[in-house]
Amino acid sequence: MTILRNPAGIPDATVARLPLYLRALDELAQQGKGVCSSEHLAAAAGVNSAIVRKDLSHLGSYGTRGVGYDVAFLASQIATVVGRTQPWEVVIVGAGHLGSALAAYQGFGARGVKVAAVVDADPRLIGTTVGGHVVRSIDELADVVEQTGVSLAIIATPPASAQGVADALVAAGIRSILNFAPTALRLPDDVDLRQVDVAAELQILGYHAHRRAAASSDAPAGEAVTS
Amino acid sequence: MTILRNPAGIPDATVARLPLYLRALDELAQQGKGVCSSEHLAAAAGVNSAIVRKDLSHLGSYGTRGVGYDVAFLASQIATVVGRTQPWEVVIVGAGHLGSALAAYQGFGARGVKVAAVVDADPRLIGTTVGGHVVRSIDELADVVEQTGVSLAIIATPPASAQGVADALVAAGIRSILNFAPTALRLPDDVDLRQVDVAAELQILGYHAHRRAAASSDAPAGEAVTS
DNA sequence: AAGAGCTTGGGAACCCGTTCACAAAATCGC
DNA sequence: GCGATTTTGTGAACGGGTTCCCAAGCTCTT
Repeated sequence: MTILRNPAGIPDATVARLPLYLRALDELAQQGKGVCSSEHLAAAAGVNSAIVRKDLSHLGSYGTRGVGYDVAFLASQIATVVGRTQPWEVVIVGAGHLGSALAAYQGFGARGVKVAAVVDADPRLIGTTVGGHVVRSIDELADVVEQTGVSLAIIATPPASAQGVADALVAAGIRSILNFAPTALRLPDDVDLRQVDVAAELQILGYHAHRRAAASSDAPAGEAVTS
Repeated sequence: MTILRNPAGIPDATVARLPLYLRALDELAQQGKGVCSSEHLAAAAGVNSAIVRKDLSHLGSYGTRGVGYDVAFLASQIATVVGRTQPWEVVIVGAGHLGSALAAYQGFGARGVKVAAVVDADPRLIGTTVGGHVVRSIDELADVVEQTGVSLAIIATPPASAQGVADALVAAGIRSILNFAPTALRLPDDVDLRQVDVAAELQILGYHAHRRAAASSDAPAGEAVTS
């Protein structure tokens, strides 16, 4: 009984939450829960229940009114939709602090991600082992991609090298890139790029902290002009 | 000449892009550019120019028609708005692979972030040095916060410990948390939380890769039913 | 078997953010 | 000076996402 209705047309915002549901469902399954309500799943995923129901309705009608969702079945359905039926192989470019940390990260396995290779440009790092992977030269990128069949790449290099790395990845056939380097990459339209910028995240938090502080000390007015 | 009009009411989406503009402006300044158009800034930040103008208009009128924006002045204005006039001090909780990588990250300084302390629960890690910081016990968290005056925290622990750490941070007075642990944290409403989930990012990329693959091999139709 | 109590699915309203398009304002060339 | 050119700032249209709300449908109790 596997029904996939309209596998296209899932809104981006929903797609971005599917991994959260998947993680939450795994958690609930481990707790021995066989079924769960949208309310329950929402709490576990950290969103509200209306959005859970709306999101899941985009995949099809997998719930039972008055009861909830079958945890194992729903998990397998979402896994099918996101293509997590077999692990996604990923190549990490950059074996510095961050690249090493990612290569050694134990949490990937359970989430359907498998680090297939680590490459770097620094001759001093090539041949060393990080997280159980021997670092290979970035010049072998095309070979590595072909041999391992990876389809996802993580860029964990200094910003100055990121564009060059991205170009090499695209040339090697990679179409999906997760970029940790704080740089705007220029890529062909058919390449899917996601960006993680830790310093930017902290600045966003800083803005709100700043506003909180200003609001509590100053008068909570709206206009401040200094000339 | 410092004009801050309506420092409140900046849309969240705009706030999230201000750090990108700041980084882009720093880059342009280093290239010796004194002024830049919205088009130029947009390219450097990786967004489109209409949104740059709209965003900047929320801060006030800092551009000159027919000319563009003064790079240094605009940078200082944005820095003031996000509260980056002095570095944000941050405490990193968790001295594992990821925590160490963040502690050693060289890119924070230029972005107005300063790692003030690193703490961990593991006795074997306490006293060791990561990224120039001696790891202190998580039990000293309240002291550390008081002594250093940090206002931002990064959680880089296993998911199982994250909620406990978050509670301790809140108890110590922290109101802004960046969480790398893949868990939904339950926090008071006045605490600002941002989440980074690398595995989830990869799964999102995986979904699109999956769809691409299906679209190019299968007939590019919309309905697939298996019973 | 029928009523009470849950919980899903989804229509509809609402809100926020992006894009479009253009008037206003500045510079440049002549 | 003055027209041509550039570029900002912003109103208006558009689109997508979230929230509200409730009928439909399931289970459980009596």
